[in-house]
Amino acid sequence: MPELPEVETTLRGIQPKVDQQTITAVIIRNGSLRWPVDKTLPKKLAGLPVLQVSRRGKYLLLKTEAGTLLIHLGMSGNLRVLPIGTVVKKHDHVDLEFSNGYVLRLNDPRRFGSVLWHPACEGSVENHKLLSKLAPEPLSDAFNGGYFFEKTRNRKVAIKSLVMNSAVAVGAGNIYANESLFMSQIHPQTQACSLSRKQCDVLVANIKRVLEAAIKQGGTTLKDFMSPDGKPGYFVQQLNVYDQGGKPCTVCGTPIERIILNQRASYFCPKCQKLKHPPKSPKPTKLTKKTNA
DNA sequence: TTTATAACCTGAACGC
DNA sequence: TGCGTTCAGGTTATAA
Repeated sequence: MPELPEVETTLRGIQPKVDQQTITAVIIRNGSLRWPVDKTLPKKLAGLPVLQVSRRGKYLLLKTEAGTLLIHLGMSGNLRVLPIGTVVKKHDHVDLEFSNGYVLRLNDPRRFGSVLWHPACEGSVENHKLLSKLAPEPLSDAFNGGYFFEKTRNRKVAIKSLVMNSAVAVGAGNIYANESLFMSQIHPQTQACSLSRKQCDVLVANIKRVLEAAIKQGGTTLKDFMSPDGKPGYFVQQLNVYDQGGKPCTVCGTPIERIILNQRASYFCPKCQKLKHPPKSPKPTKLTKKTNA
């Protein structure tokens, strides 16, 4: 579920209720997330005010004087701000209660999300091993065509894999990688190193454009994404190729094709996104199922 | 160093 | 209706 626009939507939703508020309690109902949740968190966090709520890539960061809490929503995670005492539902794994009477509640059915602690004594949270190798923020000036062109040199992997590689570009998951490649008229299987500087400029501009548009719409709700106030995202109404297999291309009318690339569903228009430089391996799996035709 | 793959886990959708 | 199978929006560790 949550790609960068969904995480940004979550950040904007929780910020007014959480920023500068004092944590009164931490409740861990099920600490078996992607990595075990630190059982001493309740002791570490109780009584501390949240100094800053921010985002780095798809990680939400809650800074306190003792350290920073890193929250990742994984594939099915959801953060809600609710009045303390709200009935607990299935898959509500972690609560942070605040002095203003609200609770920040993590619900994550698949438990691919994570809640991690970075103590202040270990320096800036940017040094955390999960953040230190992340690419520049996609909406910052540092993420530009020149940067991306350099990153694609000598890389024979399919460009879609690189767009989704957090060391090269952060924020674009499967949905937005498919959409930005369609907008750039680049086949997802194109060898990264075959891209020209101009194509890199166009692709980077489209990654930014698609992420900004999705943020404006409150993210994309395919199955279960909800912002902290319980509203769905509306970007799904603007998807050109993702999950549109078999439907006509919005530009030329050619049926959208679906292949499996690096274990992920990839959608493209075979006419608008012609494959000029295919990688030598592996061959993608072309599926006839899930074509929506 | 780069790339591919398995793994983590649950629930919805689908086929029989 | 019920059961079994497949697939899903992310990311890391490991192997080749």
